[in-house]
Amino acid sequence: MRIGELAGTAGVSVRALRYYEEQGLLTSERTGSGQRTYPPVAVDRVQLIQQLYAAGLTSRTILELLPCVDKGVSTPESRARLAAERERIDQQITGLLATRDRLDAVIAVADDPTHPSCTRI
Amino acid sequence: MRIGELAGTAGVSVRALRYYEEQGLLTSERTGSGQRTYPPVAVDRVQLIQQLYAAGLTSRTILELLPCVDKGVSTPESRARLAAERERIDQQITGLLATRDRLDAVIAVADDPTHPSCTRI
DNA sequence: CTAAAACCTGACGTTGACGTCAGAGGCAAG
DNA sequence: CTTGCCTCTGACGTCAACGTCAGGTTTTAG
Repeated sequence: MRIGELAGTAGVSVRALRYYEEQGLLTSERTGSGQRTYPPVAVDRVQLIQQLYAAGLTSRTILELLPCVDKGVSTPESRARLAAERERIDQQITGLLATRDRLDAVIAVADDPTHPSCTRI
Repeated sequence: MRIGELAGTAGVSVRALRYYEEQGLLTSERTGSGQRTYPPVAVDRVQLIQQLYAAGLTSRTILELLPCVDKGVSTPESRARLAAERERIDQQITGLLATRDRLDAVIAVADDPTHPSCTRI
């Protein structure tokens, strides 16, 4: 498949795909005229990249960890990095749970004008 | 307290505090010479702001929602915004849980050389 | 064959939450 | 008094993940 189809299927922009390649996260074959060609499995790869971005990892970190994900290849450094990122995500989840609870409390008050805590201050 | 002490106590930079004030998220009294002064409760306010930033809210959104948190004041718009942000955070948590599980699987392979899917060097 | 649509490289623009620097004034200690 | 840290305003710098535009080539539909 070509870049436009991959972009549409994976739900990202064409620009993003070229950026991923520039960062070394995604590879492509080229046709004789220079156009990029991808195998169907590239869709999964792109979605993995998106998932890692969404978790707050940077391009460089993803680049470091992709060999582990791809082939189970690991060095002491990459294992440490994996553990560190896992820990970071865990703390992020914990923080978000707390924030969600806090928002829930605010919503409860906002939706119920008769709520007792409306008389604070 | 002055800005340096607040920054130290709340764990943020002096620059950040001035930025929060610039965005309307934080208020301060001024001494005759123009220096900012904060009440002790400002520490909590700053930490709340940090928590909302960490949850991915923008300054503008936080500005919109602070009246709800502060005084339970709410409009139909702010209630919708609260619900939308809560939903966004919820989806973010869901995504992070999936990512964490995925990382855990990768870590399990990386940490166990005898794992079948592991063909390391 | 031709025109639209998709693709290419290269390069500058965007956004948000600050960092950092410059230049000037304020404040407690010795 | 003056030394040294804190604070002020204003303004430019940063960084990451793209967006967007220019100018040109390639592929596809009719």
